[in-house]
Amino acid sequence: MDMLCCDPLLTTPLDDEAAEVLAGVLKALADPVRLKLVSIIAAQGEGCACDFPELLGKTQPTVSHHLSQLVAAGILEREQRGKWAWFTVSRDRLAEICAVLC
Amino acid sequence: MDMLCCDPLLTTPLDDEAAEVLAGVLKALADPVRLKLVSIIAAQGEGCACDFPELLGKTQPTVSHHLSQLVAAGILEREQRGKWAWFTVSRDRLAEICAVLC
DNA sequence: CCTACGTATCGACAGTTGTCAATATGAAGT
DNA sequence: ACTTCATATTGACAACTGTCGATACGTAGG
Repeated sequence: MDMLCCDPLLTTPLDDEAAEVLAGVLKALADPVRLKLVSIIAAQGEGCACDFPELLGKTQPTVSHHLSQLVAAGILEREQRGKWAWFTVSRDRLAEICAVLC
Repeated sequence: MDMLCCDPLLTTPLDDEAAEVLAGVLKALADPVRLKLVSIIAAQGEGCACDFPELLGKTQPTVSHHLSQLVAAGILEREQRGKWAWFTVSRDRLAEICAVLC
């Protein structure tokens, strides 16, 4: 996933491309199920995909879809361990987002 | 607009309601046109609705709709001056968002 | 190999969203 | 009051999104 633009949002008008990229990353976060995923994984340090359907009350395909979006946005990182997929939160990515917003 | 939850996203799993509220605010930001609005208004300190259709290449109703969403999310503040509507960015609101994300 | 099981992909569907043209509302000035 | 002009609302439509059931893929262990 691309780095976000480094000029804070508040000092310079965004050009079209930067606006699209930033909107894409924010869209990945802007869903209650995905926010819960991020907060659960962050609180535990890491999390296994196998646990999320029960924790969230969503089906396995739905959870898989949300996890993919978060990984694509660079917010989660995925690691395969045997049959299981484990995820961690990219604090760097979140810090990047904050840096742009403030 | 409600205050955002104060526990950082990364330390405690969000409950359903907090996830909905935070997702709502992020959704308001997660659009390229709205991000450009915020960045333009912030860069100038304030901005008149009358200038945005031309700056953004969108129709007046579309711009009005986006402005409403940003105001509803607490990201912009609106002030009527005669016939014109002027907007400023709520830095407090953005700081709140950052505080939750990091 | 074959099976078992965790995860990803596909197809479908309802609900939401961004957009515009048309119209309504509201505030100043004449 | 009437007109003008900035803004908001309405109605409509295409595009996107979240969700699920069904199915495919992949990785161990027999």
